[in-house]
Amino acid sequence: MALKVGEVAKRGGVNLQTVRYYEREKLLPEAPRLPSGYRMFPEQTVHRVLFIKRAQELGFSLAEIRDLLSIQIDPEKECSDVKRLAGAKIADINEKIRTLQSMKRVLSLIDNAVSRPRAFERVSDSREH
Amino acid sequence: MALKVGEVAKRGGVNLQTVRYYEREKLLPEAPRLPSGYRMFPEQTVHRVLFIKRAQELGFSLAEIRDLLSIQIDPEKECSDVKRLAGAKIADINEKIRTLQSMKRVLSLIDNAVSRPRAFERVSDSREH
DNA sequence: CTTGACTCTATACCTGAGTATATGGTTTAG
DNA sequence: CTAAACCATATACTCAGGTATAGAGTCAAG
Repeated sequence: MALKVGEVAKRGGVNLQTVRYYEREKLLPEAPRLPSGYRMFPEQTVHRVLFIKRAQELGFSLAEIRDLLSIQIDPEKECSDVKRLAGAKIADINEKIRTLQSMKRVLSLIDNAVSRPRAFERVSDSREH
Repeated sequence: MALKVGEVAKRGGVNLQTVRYYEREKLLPEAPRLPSGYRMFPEQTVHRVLFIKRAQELGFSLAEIRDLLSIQIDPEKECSDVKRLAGAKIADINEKIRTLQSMKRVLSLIDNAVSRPRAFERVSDSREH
């Protein structure tokens, strides 16, 4: 059950051009073509697009997302590479989670006790040496 | 102990132009000036800059960051507004944390058990309806 | 009292991540 | 068989978020 580009775009909630752009940028594997030249995407491409969009909302650049995806995709990659990459990304993610949690703590304070001065400074400070 | 723009930039780890840009974009309060026209920033501006940078890494746009900061800053704002805004941002943040946690679960699986197919699709799916 | 390191504004430029448009071929429902 | 709805490429444009540069003024150490 392969999908044409428009269907992928619709289900992925992105522009048609964006799907082609992602393919060009190697975020999606090159789709096989019909004799006419039409791309026929495997259905899981939709999930891939959704994944890209979520990762972007979390502040990953397309280059970083390509990395994340390569952990899954690349059959050439040595296991040790995969482990290293996965480990690095897990560390990134933990860092992001930690920062989000401290932002949340600050916002909750504000939410409960409007308005504690200088609270934000503590968030930005939390990792300084 | 006020700081000149270059010092803020250095301590905040950003370009000099960026500090001025943030001021123009209302992410930093307008700095008072010396008679010469030199900006003199209060020291906490550095923390503000660090906060902006961290929030960006978490996928907040400058416009969203302005919102986050306004929770702290704006003395005109009604308490109920503050609560609403803080509540909304907490919800955003929870969502981001949830997504990061599911990405992390997937990466940990890979890290321990290289390489489970279709894992990423589950991440992108996790919030669909 | 000068010189090197700073600051100012204005303007132009850059990169990442798309979006839009023009021109033309393909598919499909009636 | 034909018109509407797709798809293809190529090229140009947009917008956010900076960066760089030019031309001129200021400050501070020797």
